[in-house]
Formats: sequence, structure tokens, C-alpha cells
Amino acid sequence: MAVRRSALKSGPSKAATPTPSTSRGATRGQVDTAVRSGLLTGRFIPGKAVTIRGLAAELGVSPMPVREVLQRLAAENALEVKPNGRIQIPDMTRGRFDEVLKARLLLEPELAELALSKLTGNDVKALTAIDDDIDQRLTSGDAEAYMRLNHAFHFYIYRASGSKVLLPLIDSLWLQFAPFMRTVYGRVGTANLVDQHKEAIRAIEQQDGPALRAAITADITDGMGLLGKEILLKA
Amino acid sequence: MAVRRSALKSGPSKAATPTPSTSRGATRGQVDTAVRSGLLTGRFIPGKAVTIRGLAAELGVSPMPVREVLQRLAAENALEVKPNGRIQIPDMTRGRFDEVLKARLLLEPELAELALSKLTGNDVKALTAIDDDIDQRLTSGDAEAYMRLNHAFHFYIYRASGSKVLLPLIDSLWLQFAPFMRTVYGRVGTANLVDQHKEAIRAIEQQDGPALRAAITADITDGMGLLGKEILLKA
DNA sequence: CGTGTCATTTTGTGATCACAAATTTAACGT
DNA sequence: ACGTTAAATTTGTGATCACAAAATGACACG
Repeated sequence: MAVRRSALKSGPSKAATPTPSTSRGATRGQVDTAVRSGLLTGRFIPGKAVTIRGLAAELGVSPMPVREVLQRLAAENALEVKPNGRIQIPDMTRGRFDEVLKARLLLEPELAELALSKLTGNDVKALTAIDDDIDQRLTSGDAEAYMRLNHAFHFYIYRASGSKVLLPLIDSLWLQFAPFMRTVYGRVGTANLVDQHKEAIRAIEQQDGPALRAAITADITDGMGLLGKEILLKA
Repeated sequence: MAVRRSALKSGPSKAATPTPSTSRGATRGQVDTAVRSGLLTGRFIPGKAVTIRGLAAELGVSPMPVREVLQRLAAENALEVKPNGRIQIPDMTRGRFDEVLKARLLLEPELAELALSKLTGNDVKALTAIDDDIDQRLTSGDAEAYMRLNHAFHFYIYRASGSKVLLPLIDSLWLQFAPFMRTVYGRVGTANLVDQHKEAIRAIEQQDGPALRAAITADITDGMGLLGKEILLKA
């Protein structure tokens, strides 16, 4: 296995402000971004072990920053440190899934409504653009792009709230179900996926709080419902 | 300043099962427990910087495990890494406080109700013992003991749920407001504190879900209300 | 052909080092 | 005296090393 393509490490250096490339925690930020986006787009599969040295080599950095990033993600329950110290991405169980769903339904509509008043016409245009892109990817079956864009759509709204508390909690939840989500899409495809994004956009246009809550709630229920049915027939 | 007493590092070695002392992550577990309990009992004050080498020396370990623990706690928003890399415990703002309160009200009653069916008569006795202890500490004004016991009371209930998702979220929230809570108690004392613990215990005895929700909700509202009023007149 | 045992390799952990950025302290000139 | 600059210290970061536990593979034995 000589030429195994690295699944992470996107461009040589496209990091903008979110990942300062010459600042204090440069390498750590790069690793953190890489692993996070890898988790959110499903490039890590549940149950699979993640080794410090492996990731470090793959990203071309020393094990040091990788150690810290993995600890961070373990603290967010995106990774699981087994009693023997081994790190793996946790596999989904019925109990965990139900809890994630419950937490999402409690927090995300709330944060969306909190963000509502800060979303303007420009944001509506941006969200529409993302949603159009999503519709294309859905039909073409590009699961990874779909997951990235769906995440972008939701967090575009949530981030507008300026939240420093609820947003990280929701972030943690997405990191927890995203890898499992990916395995399901790999099995059943993305063709028959439906979302409530257009209803959400309309609610934002009209600054209708209850309607936005309803749209987000329905969107979560729809998307997670598909996953919930698949959770029983695991290998 | 020669003989500054170490505020952390409780006994020489009282670590039981929650902190395995000879296992894989021994030192890290010890550091994690020490800092966490330090945060929850208010031994760290908001705005105060926390240095890696300082903590390491205070705990008698190398800087390495401290680095990882601080990163973990930063991921849980219990600590804040400033752009220059400096680590400090974040100070409370009105916006943050409102969000924490909102999140607590959304999550904690839910998890309490989830735990309700798993709480038996023995648990009622244990909770009653804790609550009696709390009442004593309240009158004697021992803020640190009060905070530790209040945390113990709530998490005794929450932990019974067996939750792996909601519980960590709530954990993160407590770590965020606890240090601020401590500074307020240091200013106004603990004498005029009221809680709804007895109502909660009664609800558990009668396995009354709505009543338990109401008690937890009221307890949060009461306790946080006192803090909310004090947040404006900060130094 | 399956099974237990042992050597080899891999992996996480804790410690130490070197370096650069940032803070603090000291010194200096105005 | 006060503000500015320069030296000295502190601090976080990334890398490397040594070690023990664990996983993996090879191998012999039943």
C-alpha cells in the first residue's frame, strides 16, 4: 500500500482567517479543522480506530498537536477513548440516537429562533444558494457534498445568533451523529431524502418565529427518522 | 510568597474507581478530576489566567497531561483559550448567562424526567441525605461545600438516567456558570438561598414526572435568578 | 485444522527540550 | 516624573524520546 491517497488534508494552504496559519496555535488549528470536517462529512466510520501517529503522518505534522485535538474532540463526545487508551469514533446505539434526536429537537429550534431577527435579505439569498446546491447534490447522489452543505445550511442560521453556549452544544451533537449518518447514506443512498429548508427560508423571509421553529423541527425529524429506521439492522 | 497553600490536590491518594490510579490515563485522570472539581467548587475565579506550568507544578506532574486536560476543558467551554494562546477561565456576560439559563431549563428537566423511573427508594434516601447536608452548609455559609453538594444532588439524579449525550451537555453548562456562581456567593453569601430539592425528592418518591420537571425548573430559576441580578454590577 | 503461547510491532503516555511569541521588569532618555 | 525602549522572564507550542501496555502476527503443539 504505497500510494494510499490521504482522505484529509485538502489544499496545500487555503486556510483563511478561521484557521490562522502563522499564529499561535497554527498546526493545532489545521489539524482540528481537518478532523472536524472529516467527521462531519463522514470520512471516518464508526467503530474505526483513530491512531495519533497515523493521523499525524497523514497530516504531515508531529503527534503532539494531534494528541491535543483528539482529546478536545473526545471531550465533545465526537471521539471515544476506550479504557485501554485507544481512540475510536463511537458507534451509534439506539439509546444514543434517541438522546441525540431529543437534544437536537430541544436546542436547534430554539437557537434558530434566536437567530431569526439577525437574518437579513442577504442571508436569505445565501441560504437559498446553499439549498439549491443541496438539491443538485441530492439527485446526483454525492453524499459527502450533501452532508457538508446540509451542515452549512443549518449552521449558517445558528451562527447568526452569535451564540456562545448553545451553538457549541449543537456542534457537539452534529459531530456525534454525522459519522453514523454517513454510513447510512452509503447504504440507502441520498435520492429519497427530503428536507424542510425551503419552509425554513420562507419563515426567515417573513420573520415568522413559530414557522421557523416548525420548519427546523420537521427538518430534524425527517432527516433523523430515516436514520432511526436503519439503526436496528447494523452489522 | 513562599508558603502559598495549594488549592487543588486534595488528599495524597484518595482516588477510587472514577480516577484509576494505575491505569492508562492515570495522571491525566487525576489532573482532570482536580481541575474539574476546582471549577465546580469555585476555586478558580473568572478572568484569572491559568498557566500550564503553574498547574503542573501545583499538582506535581509534568506539563504534558495538564496541556491535554486544559484543551479538553476548553473544548467544553469551561476554559477559554485567548488568541495569544493564554488560557483563562471566561468571565460571565449577560448574553452568556441568559444562554446558559435557557439551555439548563431546556435540558435538565428533560434529563431528570428520563431518570425518574430508575430512581428507587434507596436513591430517595441518598438524595435526602445530601439535601440535609446542604441545608446545614447553607446556614453555616460554607459556599464551597454548598456548591459541591448542590452539584452532587443534581447529578445524582441526572446520572441515574444512564445518559451518554444529554449528561455531558449539562456537565458543560455547569462548568461554565459555576465559577461565576462562586464569585457571587462570595459577595452576597449563601444564607438567603432557597432551593426546590424537597419538592424534587417528593416528586421522585411519587414517581410524578411533571412534578419533578416543575421542581427542577423552579430550582434552576431560583438559583440562577439570584445570579442574574448580580451580573450587572461587575467590577 | 484449530488453539494456545510467545516474540514483534504498534500505540498511548508522560517527560524533557528548543524555540518563538508575549508578558513583565528594568533601564533609560526626555 | 513619566513615557519609551530594551533586556529578561514567562508561557504556549511543536518535536522527540523512553517506557509500558496492548494489539498483532508467527509459530509450535495438540
